[in-house]
Amino acid sequence: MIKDEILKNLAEALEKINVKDVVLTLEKPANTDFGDYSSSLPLKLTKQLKKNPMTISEEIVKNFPKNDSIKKIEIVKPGFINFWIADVQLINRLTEVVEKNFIYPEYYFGKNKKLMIEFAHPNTHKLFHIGHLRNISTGETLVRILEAVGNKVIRSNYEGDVGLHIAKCLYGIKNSEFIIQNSESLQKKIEFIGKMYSTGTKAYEDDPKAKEEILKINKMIYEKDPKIMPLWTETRAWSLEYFEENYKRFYSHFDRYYFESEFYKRGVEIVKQSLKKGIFEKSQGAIIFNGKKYGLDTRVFINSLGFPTYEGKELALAEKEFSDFGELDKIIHTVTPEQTSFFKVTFKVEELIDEKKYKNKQYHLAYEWVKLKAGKMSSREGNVIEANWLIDEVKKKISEKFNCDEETTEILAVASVKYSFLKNGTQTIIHFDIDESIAVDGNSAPYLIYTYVRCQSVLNKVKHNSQNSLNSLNSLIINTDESNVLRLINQFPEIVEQAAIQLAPNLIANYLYDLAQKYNYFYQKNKILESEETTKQFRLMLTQATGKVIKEGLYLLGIKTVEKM
RNA sequence: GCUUCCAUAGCUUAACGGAUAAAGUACUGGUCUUCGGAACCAGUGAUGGGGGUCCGAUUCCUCCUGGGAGCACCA
Repeated sequence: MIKDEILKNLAEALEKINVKDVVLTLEKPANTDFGDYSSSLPLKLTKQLKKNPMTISEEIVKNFPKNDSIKKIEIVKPGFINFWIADVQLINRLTEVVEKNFIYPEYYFGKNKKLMIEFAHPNTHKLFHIGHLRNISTGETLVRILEAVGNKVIRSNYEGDVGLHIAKCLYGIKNSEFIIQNSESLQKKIEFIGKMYSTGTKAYEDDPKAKEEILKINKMIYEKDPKIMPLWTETRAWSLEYFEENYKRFYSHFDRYYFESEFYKRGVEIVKQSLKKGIFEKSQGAIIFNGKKYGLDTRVFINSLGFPTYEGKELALAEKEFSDFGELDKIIHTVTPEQTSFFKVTFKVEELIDEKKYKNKQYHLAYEWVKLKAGKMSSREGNVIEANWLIDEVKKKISEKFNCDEETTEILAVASVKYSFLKNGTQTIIHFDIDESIAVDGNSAPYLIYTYVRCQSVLNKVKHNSQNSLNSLNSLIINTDESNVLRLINQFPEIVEQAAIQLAPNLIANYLYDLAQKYNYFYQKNKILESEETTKQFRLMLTQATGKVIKEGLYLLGIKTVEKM
């Protein structure tokens, strides 16, 4: 890459003026007036060299090796050195984008080039809400981005299928007069268990007898009591089928599902073994990890009834995850931030159990909540927004405003919702408002897809028989509008690399929006088809490349494009 | 009480310690003999407060104010 070339040349120049042991940096200026790349190195060297930064800049530039890839080097104000890439280089890159598949820089977490991303994790017997949708959108795009930079990525999903919430739901069903027929639609069944969860929860809070009964059911589920198993199995299956429909609707899938119910026994075993090693201690009938000496919270791993808590089960999960797919560089857990304490503690415990196996291999990606502007989303208060409901609302909005077929509307609706989550940083709390939050214009997926469709439309108007020779392009004079698009296209692989390093899909989203904006501006001001032959060929290439980058970028975000809308 | 995250335009959000803090939306005004107007252009408008480090701070440190989350038997 040209960036690496410049860095290498910079190092050579520094060597010539006898500067050693500096960290080379190259920035990408936000303002295009400052070139394609920029270095603030002279400013950083003032102390060390005891010279003023402008002098240092001049010395560096004087000793900078000749390089055909660079058009211009400029020294600015306090001590910046700005570099402009040669047009020939940019056009070569453009040709590559048009003719070849995308190639990205490689980025790994370790020698195995293999990692697992754990995401989605809904709980059975509960709704799949917009928080899950943000989670799945985030997880899916991270999988695709990390694959793009060269990793083998395993998609896993840890689903909660035991616990008090399920006991509440089953209690509700057992005490309900209404019995749902197996022939009913899945939708009806999901609504039914939703309602039953609600009544179970109320009973748990209001009626001490009910509470006792629910706790009993909870125990029965853990112990796989045959008296509760048929009901548990059946309702669990409904949930899982419903989740599967959701995954499909949002273009996601998993290599491996893990269920909380699998890790009950092994969790207890691991904790008991580790207790002997002195990792845990007994306290008030429970087995706990005393985090104080590590500056961490104290958390319970096995409760006083002898059941493993979520923490206890996590140890068994980790053991399984790290053994199912050979050696992994990293497991990324896509989970909300209130679990931070939980993960800090379980990661520490795992490290104490087997340092070689677990140390530095676990990462908690704390993606934030989707909060309702009107208040907090809580299933107890019944103001949970179901993911499917939201998509359907956006579909309505789109079909009211525009005229397109069902399939296109579906794709645009899913795209709008996913994009509206992904354009924000993962650590930003999204304040959600049904009317305002899902944009279908402005910085939105439909805007990007519209730009893509527009590109295709232009391209369809010409016959792609002859790729005009590149030689004629060498004499081309590139105007500012074209140049803005061209430079952005050139940056795409680096953006993807950064998104991978920072686990930040929003970098790609914002880049695509920038590209689409620049292209649309160019499009507005410049004729493509009715221009002189060489210019026309060049502009067609820009159009083709823009379309291709948008489509690829959206793919990396887990968003589909359409050809017509 | 302790820990931790956050605070940017009316609202929702961007910005690797860098140059004039960037968008969307809303509002005001404009572009059209459309290569797809779901477009384009212009204007109004912001770093919560006090210290500090640095050539340079929205970014790092510290204090204050105001929010969110977590801190033993839920998941």
